Amino acid sequence: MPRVSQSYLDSRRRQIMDAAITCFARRGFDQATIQDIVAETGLSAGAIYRYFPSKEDIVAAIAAERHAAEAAALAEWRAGDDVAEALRRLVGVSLGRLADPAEQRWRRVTVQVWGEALHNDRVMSIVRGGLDEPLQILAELFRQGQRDRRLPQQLDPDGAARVCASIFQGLVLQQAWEPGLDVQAYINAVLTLVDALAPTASRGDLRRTRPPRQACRD
Amino acid sequence: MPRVSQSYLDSRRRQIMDAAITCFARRGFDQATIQDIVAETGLSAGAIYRYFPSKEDIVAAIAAERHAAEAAALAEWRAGDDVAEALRRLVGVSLGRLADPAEQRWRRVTVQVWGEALHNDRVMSIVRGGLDEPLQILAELFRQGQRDRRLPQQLDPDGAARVCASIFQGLVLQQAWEPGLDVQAYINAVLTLVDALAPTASRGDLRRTRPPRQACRD
Amino acid sequence: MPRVSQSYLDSRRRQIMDAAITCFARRGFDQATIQDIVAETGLSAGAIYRYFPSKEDIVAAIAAERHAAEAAALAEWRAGDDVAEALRRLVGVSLGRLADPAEQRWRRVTVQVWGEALHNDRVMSIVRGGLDEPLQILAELFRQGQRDRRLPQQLDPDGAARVCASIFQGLVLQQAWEPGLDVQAYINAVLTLVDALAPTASRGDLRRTRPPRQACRD
Amino acid sequence: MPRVSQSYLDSRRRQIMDAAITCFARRGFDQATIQDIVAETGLSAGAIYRYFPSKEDIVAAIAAERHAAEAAALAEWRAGDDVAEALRRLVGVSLGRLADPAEQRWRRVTVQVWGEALHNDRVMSIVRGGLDEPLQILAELFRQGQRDRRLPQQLDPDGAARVCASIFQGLVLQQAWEPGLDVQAYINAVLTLVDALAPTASRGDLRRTRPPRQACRD
DNA sequence: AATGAATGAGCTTTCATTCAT
DNA sequence: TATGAATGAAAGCTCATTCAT
Repeated sequence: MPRVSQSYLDSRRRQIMDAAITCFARRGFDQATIQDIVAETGLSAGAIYRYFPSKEDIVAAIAAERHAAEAAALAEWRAGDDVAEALRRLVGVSLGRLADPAEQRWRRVTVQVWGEALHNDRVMSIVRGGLDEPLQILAELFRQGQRDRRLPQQLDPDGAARVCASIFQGLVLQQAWEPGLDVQAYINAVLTLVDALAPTASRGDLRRTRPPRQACRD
Repeated sequence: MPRVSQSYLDSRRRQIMDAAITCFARRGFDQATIQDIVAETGLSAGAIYRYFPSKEDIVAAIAAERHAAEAAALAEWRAGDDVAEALRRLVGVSLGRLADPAEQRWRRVTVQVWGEALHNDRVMSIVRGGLDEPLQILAELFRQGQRDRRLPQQLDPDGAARVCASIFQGLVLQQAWEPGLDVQAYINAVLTLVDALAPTASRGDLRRTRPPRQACRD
Repeated sequence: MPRVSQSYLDSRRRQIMDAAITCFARRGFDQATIQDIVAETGLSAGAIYRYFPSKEDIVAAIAAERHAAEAAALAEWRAGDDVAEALRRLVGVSLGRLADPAEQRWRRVTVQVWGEALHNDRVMSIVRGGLDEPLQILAELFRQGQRDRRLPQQLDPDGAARVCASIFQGLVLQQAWEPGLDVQAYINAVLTLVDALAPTASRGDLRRTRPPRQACRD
Repeated sequence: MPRVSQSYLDSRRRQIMDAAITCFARRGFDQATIQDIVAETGLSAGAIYRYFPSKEDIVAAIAAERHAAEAAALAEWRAGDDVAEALRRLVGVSLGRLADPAEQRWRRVTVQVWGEALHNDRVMSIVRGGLDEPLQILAELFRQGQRDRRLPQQLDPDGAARVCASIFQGLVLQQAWEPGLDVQAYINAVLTLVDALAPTASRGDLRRTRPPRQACRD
């Protein structure tokens, strides 16, 4: 029988996580201290420990939240019939969102999470969980594209899925380092790649004619 | 033990850096302690500090060394006349090297360096120095390819350069997480992308033969 | 244990300073360790650092407190009209206080402070602040005595002020070395000097009776 | 059978002590490091330890040397028949020497020695040895002056001796803090005090007539 | 439920001293 | 003899965590 409402508890937890994200973005997980978070929240050290059993749990909660957000973004995106169109929508969903300057704090924390995962099993399983599912979805998309003769038969679907992940991860990293980076130029380059890989009639009219790529020339 | 040779001094420094890389790969910069490095080297704490003024300097030296190694790999690679050929060689030089399982320690440290750069100006300038030059070289390569009509005119050269960087960074990251990752599949996917972007008659020969994932249905 | 009163905080700070004075008196500033103070207080190392940002700050706080105590003693003393009387009262105020055996700890610390001032600007400014003001007051007293024709005209007021400071400092030093030193003999000698310098009819009454060291041979 | 001459050994020892004095004057005994002395001498750490068994021995040697120098200065001074004249010569010998700006390094080290003596028995016995002998000589001088009726009978000879020591010590201290201090003003003040205590016919002609101090007026 | 003073293990770094060369 | 690289105990200080209030 709680003495305070659940929403009160939730908002405290949210407040702590927000402050922690700010602190972790600023100084990294290890260099940010509980006192930093205390200062950022305006709460007391004791209060923090009422909501999280340890600093590591805050880190894990943040990593998990990030994972959930990405999963939600992906869930929103539906593969659809046309591969090229699906990839273009994916670019919009995943990369377009990164263009938001307000996400800079998140990008910095994400890069920290990557490193943390390497020596923190809990974070690693969160990170891997957040990567493996998209990889499978993407690989399946590429396989479907090949079945539909919309993609080169020699394209390795699993490798290509990982390349897609890299294109996302690299942008996160480069933007974390350089917040002013030209995201649109990056997105355009990716779209050109998609076009090259899966040409469509309704696009590419400005391009010189090229032999259809999907015929097996070997 | 005084008046030792320069090579003796160099080998001690190397010994410390090697031990530090091992420790940092294992636990991250902040969680690895000087005592860990002491245990790993077999030297004393005092000896470490004869070669490096602080733990942070060891981190910086490692980041700088990594940067130098990548700059050397890039210097080895020459853009050459043909864009497609140049890109394929670049894939071999930059990604092929990552396939070496012995590099796993390095990959893990590299990911740590990325995070460290975010709150360590010294490391950041090393990292940025190691990124900006390749980006310019790649962008120029793409511009040249466009002048040669070997690449789509609408390809954004700067964005494309960053995508290349991402393809490298993402593989480093994913391999750090999953050492057994199929690098060849990744490389093949990238080569297929290169083919799609800059088609050649003589393409595909750099792709190693692998068991056909699907029969050629054409 | 939170939300404690200000007096609680003050008493903790006092406790730490007292312990530190004991430790510093025993082993000097540099050889006394934080662990010594921890042992002396019964607090933990962390608790010390809640009240003082560094060991040096404890030293500075102690030097400042000493300075404040002496300034208070001086403020209590008022120069008054008659030079000889004023000097005699000064002797009582400044030297008499030193006779207290409980002050031994303070004398030892004071000597440490003198040395510390030589390579610690913060301590030096405290020490200089505690010396310059008394020197000016004393010099003015001597000048007034000369205007009143109660002191030799050729007496250098500034030099004499410094001699007075020396008479104080030397007693602190010699007592620090030799706690059983005969302070009364010292004071008597100083009073005789004062008499010689500024003769009065009613002098000598402040001198405590002691067994005659030699019969009055006149 | 030494491999090198004694004078070579002596000069090395001298060189180390000079460097140590410089370092100790600069940073104090505890904060000056053996490495500081190594840098100041140009010798190696090992070489230092060939001439002194420990850092503490260097401190002790310096304290002892200082003591010997003061003893020599005192030995040079002979009490003589006339008290007033003897005291005036003493002022010249002991205080006049301090006026030398080159002695600043020594003054700073002396103040450090005072503090060191408080927790270093070896240094304490050197310091006490250097103080007790002069105190006895001075006390005897004052007693002689009283027998000669040249000094007030009520002057406490032991106390007065300590006051003389203070006048010396205080000047050392104040000059250590303030190298530009007006030593001559200080000396003049002391000489005026001596005159007041032991008036002479050949001096004081500018002074107003005062009742002879040596009569027992009580 | 909230506070924040207290804890104390453990961190990085220093430095007097040693001894193989 | 002289060197200076190596040692390692111990220093000052930090900070995640606890718990009396």
